[in-house]
Amino acid sequence: MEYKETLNLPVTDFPMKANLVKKEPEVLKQWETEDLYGQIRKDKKGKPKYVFHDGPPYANGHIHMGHALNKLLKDFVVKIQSMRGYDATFVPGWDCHGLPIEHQVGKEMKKQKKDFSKSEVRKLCREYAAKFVEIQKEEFQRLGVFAGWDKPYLTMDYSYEATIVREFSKFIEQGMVYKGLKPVHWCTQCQTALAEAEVEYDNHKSPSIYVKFPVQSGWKDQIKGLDPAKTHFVIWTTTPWTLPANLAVCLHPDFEYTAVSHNNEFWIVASELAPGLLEEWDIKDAKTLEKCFGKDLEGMICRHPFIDRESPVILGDHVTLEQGTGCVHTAPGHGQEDYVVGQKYGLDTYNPVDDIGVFKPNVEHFAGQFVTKANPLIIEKLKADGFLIASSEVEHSYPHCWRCHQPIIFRATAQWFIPMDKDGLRAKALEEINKTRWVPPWGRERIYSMVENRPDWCVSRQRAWGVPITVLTCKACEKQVTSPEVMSHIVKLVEQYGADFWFVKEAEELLPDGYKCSCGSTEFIKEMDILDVWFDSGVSHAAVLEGDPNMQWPADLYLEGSDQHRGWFHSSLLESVGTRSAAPYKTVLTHGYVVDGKGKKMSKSAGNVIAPQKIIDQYGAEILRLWVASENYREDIRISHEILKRLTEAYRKIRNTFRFLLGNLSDFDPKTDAVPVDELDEIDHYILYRFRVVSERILKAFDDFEFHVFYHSFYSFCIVDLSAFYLDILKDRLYTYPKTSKGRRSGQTAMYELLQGMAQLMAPVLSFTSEEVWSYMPSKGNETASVHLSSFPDLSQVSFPDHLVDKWEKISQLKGEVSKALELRRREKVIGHSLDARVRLELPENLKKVLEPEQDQLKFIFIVSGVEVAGSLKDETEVYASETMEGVKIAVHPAPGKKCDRCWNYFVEEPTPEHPSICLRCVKNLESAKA
RNA sequence: GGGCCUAUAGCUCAGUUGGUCAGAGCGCACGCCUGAUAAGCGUGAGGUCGGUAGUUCAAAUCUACCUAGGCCCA
Repeated sequence: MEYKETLNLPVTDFPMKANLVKKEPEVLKQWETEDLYGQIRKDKKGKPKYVFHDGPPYANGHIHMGHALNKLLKDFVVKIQSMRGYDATFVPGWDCHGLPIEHQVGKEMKKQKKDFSKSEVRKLCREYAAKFVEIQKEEFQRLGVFAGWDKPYLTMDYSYEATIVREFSKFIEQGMVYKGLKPVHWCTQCQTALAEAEVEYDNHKSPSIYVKFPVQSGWKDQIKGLDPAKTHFVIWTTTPWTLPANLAVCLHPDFEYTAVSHNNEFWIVASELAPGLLEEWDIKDAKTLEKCFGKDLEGMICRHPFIDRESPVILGDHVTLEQGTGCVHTAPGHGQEDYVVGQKYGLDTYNPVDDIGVFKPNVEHFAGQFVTKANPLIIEKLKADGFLIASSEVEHSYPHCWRCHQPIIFRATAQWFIPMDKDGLRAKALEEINKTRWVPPWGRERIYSMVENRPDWCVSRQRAWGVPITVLTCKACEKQVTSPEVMSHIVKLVEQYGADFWFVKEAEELLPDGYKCSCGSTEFIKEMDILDVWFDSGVSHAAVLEGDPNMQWPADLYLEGSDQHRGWFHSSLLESVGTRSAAPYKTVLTHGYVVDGKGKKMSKSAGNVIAPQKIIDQYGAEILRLWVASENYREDIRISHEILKRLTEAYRKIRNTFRFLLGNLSDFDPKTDAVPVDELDEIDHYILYRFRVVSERILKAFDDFEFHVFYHSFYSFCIVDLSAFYLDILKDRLYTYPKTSKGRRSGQTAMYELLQGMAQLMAPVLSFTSEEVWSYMPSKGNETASVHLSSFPDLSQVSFPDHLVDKWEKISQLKGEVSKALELRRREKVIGHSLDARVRLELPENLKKVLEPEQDQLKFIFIVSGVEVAGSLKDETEVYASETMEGVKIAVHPAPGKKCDRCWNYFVEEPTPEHPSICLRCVKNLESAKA
């Protein structure tokens, strides 16, 4: 027992238990006190820039797993580029305007039962957003993300709002903004447009009518034997009041249509629906005639049943057979799908209904009637004129206003648009998509088809919380003010007072002194709509990249979830192409969504939501970071209790590896004790070579944004190369050799290189632990104060000749075979510890040639008490023949002699009288340690 | 309903242009050690590569369809 005292066992204060939950806040505090991020920024000044541009999360609610995933990936990228030697700034941002915040604030106001002015609403929204910016900021910081948290960009900053106005002005000046009509949800009670989120669906009773549209012209005998004069298309609707706005009848191109003959008339409906309809109409004597496809009927012209107007037959894929007749009454001014198909056919977005839901004066028959009041009148008229087939009532889910709970209508209103095909915006955007690197590559396909097919960009919203559409129109001549002087005047005002002033000032006060319209008028009308928030965030490249000396336009990288192909990637592209004729990014990286352990999306109702806060409180942010690194984020990524448990175990293994390295370096001074590389023991040299290979793989993975490759390579290096191989073998030398012996120092030199290099390699991911390790690391005197101020290890000078690589790979493989042979004998209780054994090997010629000279070393590598490379094992009774290494045979015997009390190897030599229980090697080591 | 994407052992991942018995680490089981000790080492058992049908001498790898799931639309 006393010999244990003569060993050099590991000593370290580096705790085995991380206690991350407690430790992390301390580290964060330290980083903050030292302004580590600021130091990194200063340190990299003048280095080539790597421009990452942060997409702004919405300043509403606490962060969820998706936020955490996103910001951590960004943090990895920025830290990696920084340690790669680039000047990589991280300016975080928040998206602050928009409906969800206004909606939340609206709920609060509703409780107070008081009317708020637009300015008051805007003020409350600003406060609300500011509050959540602070909350989310803290939550992001807690994750260990390094960024300029004290100077983020907020889309509601006055300067940012000014950028929005400035950028929008560029569109106005180029004539790239036009006013058009588009159907929106409209509450006639509140006289306001509603967003989808403000619409609540509730049951509602509506009329249900079938109406005939007589064929007027274009009949070409598509269905044989019909008399065009007596042929009708039959439509179904639950909103008779939209009939005055009917401009077309829409069929599905691929459905079959048929004519049913009844009372000497022919009614065209979808074949599949015909029997059911006849039953519903209680018509028994009808005959079903021939069929044709919807596409055969395109271009026919019907006559409107009560207005002198043509109603062409058009085609659309939105037509279904679930309800109705397969012939869809189409009023582009009253429905989204109708609008879209109407655009395709060049139909008007005709809306005959005014703000309070009353038909405009020029509407035949029904002028002045409120829409729902007009329903029975319309039905009556249809009946009287013989165009009504059937009428009943139906109860169905119908949209209602979230404020007044009245049923709402769909109605085309004036909106502002950016045209996709004017000045080749779409074409240029598509071109830029092709010039951008999309990771993964399918991102290109996705955004390309979206941009290719999207309608004009509707940029106006009838809301309060946002940046105004700064359009002024002359009261006299109705000309839009597009003068650059006016525009820059307004931009200056926004910079100074924020966008709010637009809403409180009169139109004339918004113009430079003495401004007159070209017609001479001095009276103007200001637009009260605000801009789509996608425009807000779409100009972030202009607000953040330009003018900041730390940044550069365009960005090297945008990194967001896959939903942003429709969102930020998209709006940023259009904005940038519209104003700068180029994409604002060179590379766009997308990640998937966080789903639960079974691959299902997280939702409150499913009860499978895991909050980042909970993981941090239970495991620590480091585990969350490791999770992000471990998963292949290009697909949806899973999180579950089991996954976290596995990661915690992996973390512990990594941590313990460091603890072991630190423990065995407690007496090592790299300044004086390091052994030159070419004098290292061969295995020490070999492990550094292995580390070089692994670190090169990791750096490559970092460059390719493949963090899970880092995780797997790093982790298995710890387990396979270090723990199970190198460190296990090294123990004998570390523990039993004299402290200052060259053999021990050689091992320590390798360990020191591993310790430092590994801490650096993992710093972007395991930012907390690497820092902790760094603070325990023996000092060379020239280390940076923080691991995050250092660079990745440069192992280029570690060269190891191919034949030695080959030799060590064979040794390593052979060690595995010896283990198997040992295990067999262990099961037979012949041996316990591997040192109880002596091993005899029969090797094929090629192996024998390489390994025979190493015979004396092999016992230390296999951790047995003796190895004999024998010519043949024919004399052995029990031989293990390798299955994976041809010709390799292994025999295991109990080691002869006695077990050394100090190094536990068996020895046969005669011991010395002073130390009768230990081997001569230990005696020698003891003596030279004394000297 | 449409566009894009995903589906390899309990978990996380590898599997180049189709061609040796589908791999790794973890976990699990069993064992060893007690000088990394709420640690360390070893051995082993786990997969008809989501399903079906094709193409091919040959498919986890190509095609079609289906199922489950995700994002975005409608």
